[in-house]
Amino acid sequence: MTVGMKIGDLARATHCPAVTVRYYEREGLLPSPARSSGNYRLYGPAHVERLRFIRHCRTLDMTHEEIRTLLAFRDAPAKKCDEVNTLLDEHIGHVVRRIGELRVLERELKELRGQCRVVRTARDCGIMQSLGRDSGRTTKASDNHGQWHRTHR
Amino acid sequence: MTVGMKIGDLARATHCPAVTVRYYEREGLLPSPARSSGNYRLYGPAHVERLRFIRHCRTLDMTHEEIRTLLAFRDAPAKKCDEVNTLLDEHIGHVVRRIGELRVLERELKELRGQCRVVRTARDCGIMQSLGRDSGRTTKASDNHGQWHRTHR
DNA sequence: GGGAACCTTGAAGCTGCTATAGAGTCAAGC
DNA sequence: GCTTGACTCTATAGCAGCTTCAAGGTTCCC
Repeated sequence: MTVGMKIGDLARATHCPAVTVRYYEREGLLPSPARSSGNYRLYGPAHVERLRFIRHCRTLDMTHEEIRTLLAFRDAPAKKCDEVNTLLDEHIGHVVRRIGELRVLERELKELRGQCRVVRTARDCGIMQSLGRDSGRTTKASDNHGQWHRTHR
Repeated sequence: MTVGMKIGDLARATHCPAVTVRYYEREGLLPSPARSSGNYRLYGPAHVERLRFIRHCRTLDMTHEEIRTLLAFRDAPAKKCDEVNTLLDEHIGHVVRRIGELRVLERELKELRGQCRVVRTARDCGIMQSLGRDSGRTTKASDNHGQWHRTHR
């Protein structure tokens, strides 16, 4: 029976780690499923489809908030979809803006890189010297209303 | 005396919020300064320059880890600077790669947007229907070795 | 009945801050 | 000398979207 799907089965079916499935449940993106006698989560095909929807949105880099909005439309299929269109337009706007910022950053970094063409001592390195000067900018590259954020590594 | 600079003075001199200065100290980017009789942090010109260096790196979106590496070179001016050059090249590589990923994302989002040109019900919305289908992709747009990560809003 | 492969919960860690709470310091004005 | 206000201090939690860890319980096969 498909109703007997355990979390690992769901994970395999959706390419979504089981821990992440539990996380989505805590976040309210996925409903709490039935439990087996041994307290295991039991999923059916509806869960698979909903999770696929969520993951598809995530590959498009949507936030949980945006996904929640879209799921609300999925749950109310009779509603007019104009808010869906708007959400997507705004999301595209974010992406386009971020690309522009990163291009500026790329140009600045390449200019900085040009300050040191051969290996010298750190003291004489044009890069180190430039970094020691005030950049003049107040805003950061990542300062786009907290929209994108660099992390680890 | 410049040695009597308090944290607010340093903040104004570097356009870096005082809370962030304390945070950098905890992170080991800035050394712990002397303290006044009332336990206030007291900074000198060396701190101003080091903090400016750090902030310049941050406007270029470097991680604390990368900045730590560069600071080590600042503290050892006789060392060969090739690692500095390498670090910068890799950082530029990250930025270029992220731009490429975001362009792919932009194209996908625009194609998705094209699935619904007029307002309909959520059920008949081409966007909602497409999102319900498996994207086929396993990797996420942001899956570039954990290098960049979207956040809030 | 013993071990492997699975599942459970809860809490902490990642990144680079930002915010909040509750308390102490210090100079100026009355 | 006492209040007011601007500043500072420490400690803790929150942000997004997970991932990882710890310490167990369940199922199934041999």
